[in-house]
Amino acid sequence: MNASRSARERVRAELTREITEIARRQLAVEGAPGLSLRAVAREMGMVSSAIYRYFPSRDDLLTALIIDGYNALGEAVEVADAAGDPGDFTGRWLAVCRAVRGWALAHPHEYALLYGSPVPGYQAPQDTVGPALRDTVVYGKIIEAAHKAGALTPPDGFPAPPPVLAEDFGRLRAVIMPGVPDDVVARGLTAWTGLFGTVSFELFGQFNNTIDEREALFDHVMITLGRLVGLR
Amino acid sequence: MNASRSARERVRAELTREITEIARRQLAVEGAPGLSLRAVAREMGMVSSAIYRYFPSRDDLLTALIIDGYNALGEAVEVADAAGDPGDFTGRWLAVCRAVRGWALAHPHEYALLYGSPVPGYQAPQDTVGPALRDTVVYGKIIEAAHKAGALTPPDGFPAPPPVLAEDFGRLRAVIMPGVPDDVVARGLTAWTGLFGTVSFELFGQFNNTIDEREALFDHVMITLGRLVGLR
DNA sequence: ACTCCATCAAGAGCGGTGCTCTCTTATTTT
DNA sequence: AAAATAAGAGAGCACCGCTCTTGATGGAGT
Repeated sequence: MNASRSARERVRAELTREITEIARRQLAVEGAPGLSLRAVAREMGMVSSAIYRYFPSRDDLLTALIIDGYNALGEAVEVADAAGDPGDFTGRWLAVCRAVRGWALAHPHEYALLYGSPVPGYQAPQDTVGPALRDTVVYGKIIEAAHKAGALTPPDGFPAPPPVLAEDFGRLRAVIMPGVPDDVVARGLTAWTGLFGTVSFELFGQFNNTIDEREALFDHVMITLGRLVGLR
Repeated sequence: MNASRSARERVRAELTREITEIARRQLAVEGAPGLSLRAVAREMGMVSSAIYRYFPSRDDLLTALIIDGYNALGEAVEVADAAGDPGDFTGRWLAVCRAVRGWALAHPHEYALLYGSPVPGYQAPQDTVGPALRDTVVYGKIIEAAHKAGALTPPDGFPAPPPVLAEDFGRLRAVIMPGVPDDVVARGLTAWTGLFGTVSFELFGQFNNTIDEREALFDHVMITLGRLVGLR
């Protein structure tokens, strides 16, 4: 009965997988606003109402794609980080940055879904939280390892974060980079937001008519931000 | 004939203004995806097809809102910059940052329209370029003035930008901050993208479940980025 | 003063969307 | 074998952007 039960469930799982796959392909081509349940159904040879047996609403399908996206980006970052010398923290930081940018350029609509404007009515369910942190965890490990190795030599003359942030930083530290002092957490956060700010600027068109040498600029900005954290 | 011609044109201009105003209000409530020509027409007591006499397509209406948005943000930044002591460059930088964040928090959907995911099929027409740079011009003037006043003391130990960026920086310098060396342009760009990266992270939900003290974090990151440029 | 014509509102309509409801068929459970 | 559950099909609702045609209206040139 376990086998028979899983027989039907296997079909269901397979169809669910197929729906998300088609949806992901449509997302890549048309972007999130152009993703249509009816088009997915058409491509599957189903009638549109049948899709609702698998995803109660378009938002639920989007959620699946968002989770997939976070995992894909996270994996790309993990792979890039694992490829280099574990002791070369600056190299690892740069590799992570380039992995984020590379993945974003290769999957612009998915990146926009993850880090662009939120869909107005949409509330991200709890299942997205874990995958959403996957890349950040990699980053945190690098900073943590560099700090523990005494490899961080942050520049002088920068102010310490205000005490009111201690609680937020404590929570962040616990999840991402245990044992790292507030000062480093603050600089790390600055660099991390700078990374995504730069990628978003490029991808969302803010560099149009302005910056041509985008890879060179990106690398330079990332090196600068890494230096700010103490990587050299 | 000039008067009579403008009589009709005045009605047209007034209706156009009214359409954009209603559209802007709907945008503020529903967000860009929820902006509907038919809803605007309904609210105006017109039939939907009549709107097309004024805006050939939904994208053209969006363009008008985008231009309005850039101008509104630009003006907010200009006002904030003009309010303080012109010689207090650090204060002006902080004021500009806070103006951007404040405007974004007050007009989240408009900010998302300007700095969030681009609408897939949409190509920004040339008329948006000028307004889009309005805030950046204010920022450039601050950096330029600070540099000319010898008030920039950037921290040591940061790498110089690669020569390949000289052309991009030259173009940027000409428009935004004449007379400022490449090194400062590079750091300035880093800070500028960091500003919007931080605002976008907050507004687009990346700080959810993570950062509570958002204003304090924002100020600290902006001070850090300003320090990177040489403001202290 | 009177045509003439450009402008504009209105209406119908096309093909698309998300989503719901009902009906029938197929499969699993009892 | 019967009952219960799940899934697909189809029709339909209310919306969307956009197009086309039709009729009214008001300014322009004679």
